[in-house]
Amino acid sequence: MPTLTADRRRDQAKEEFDAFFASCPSRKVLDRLSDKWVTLVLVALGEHDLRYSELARRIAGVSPKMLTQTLRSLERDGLVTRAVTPTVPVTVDYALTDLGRSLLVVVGKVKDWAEANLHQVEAAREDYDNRDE
Amino acid sequence: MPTLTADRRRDQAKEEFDAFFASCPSRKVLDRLSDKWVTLVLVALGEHDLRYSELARRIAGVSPKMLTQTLRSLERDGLVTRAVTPTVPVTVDYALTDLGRSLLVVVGKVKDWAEANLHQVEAAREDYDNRDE
DNA sequence: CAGGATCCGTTCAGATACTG
DNA sequence: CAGTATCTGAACGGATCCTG
Repeated sequence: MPTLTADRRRDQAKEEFDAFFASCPSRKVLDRLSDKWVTLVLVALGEHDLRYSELARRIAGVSPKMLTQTLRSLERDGLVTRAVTPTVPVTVDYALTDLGRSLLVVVGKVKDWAEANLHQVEAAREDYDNRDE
Repeated sequence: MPTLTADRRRDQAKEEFDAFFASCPSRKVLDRLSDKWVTLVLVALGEHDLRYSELARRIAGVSPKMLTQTLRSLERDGLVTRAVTPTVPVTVDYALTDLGRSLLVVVGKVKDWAEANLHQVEAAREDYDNRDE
């Protein structure tokens, strides 16, 4: 085969990989959870339902933009519900769905691992950092 | 209290929050896992130990830079080991530590959830997208 | 109260080229 | 073989201002 296939083959491999990667289910979940605010919202709503402004206060530091964006994507994925009550002014309540609660369990697993192994990781880091220098 | 405290209070709250957030154990783990290549390396090494170039081939699409960066941070955290054999040319073997293997179990939990609930999430998305428009 | 719109700085991944 | 060094563009988060 001529040389032109070398680069082409690599490109093709990468495209296939990207496609696989994008469609990978666990990848999607990981990407969701990795979002800075998602888990915080999940945990906050796990305790009890909250209104928009209550969430904003509870998660101190989140901008309206990010909070809305996060809530919208969670709602879209069927993880939280959004209930508008047409009072004056309007009130909007957010709550976890069953699906959202089940995801919260997974987050709990991660948290358990983190708490159980954090000191090991930090010890490893110190070792590593003191190795040379 | 005078008005200047309003903004100050918010800033302070945010700083405290950021500090809390940065020191949150599960946050650190989530951030690690969210890294695009970390889980892929973990899974690849979970099957069997591999050399640098083998990893690069197995994870098609990763640049040398990213692969090295990922491996270094994993090594630093005590999740993988790096063994240099001074042959000519040198060979470098990477392997999971026990800690790395235990983290792989957590990733497995996420994967399980993803596979079990992916269709629900996608159904929710279709619902949401068809709601208006 | 609950957001939408916009701008802007920083971060970060990837491509490329080079080295022991 | 196993990286390192540098550059650049695209994405993203945050701040700010505005609305029903």
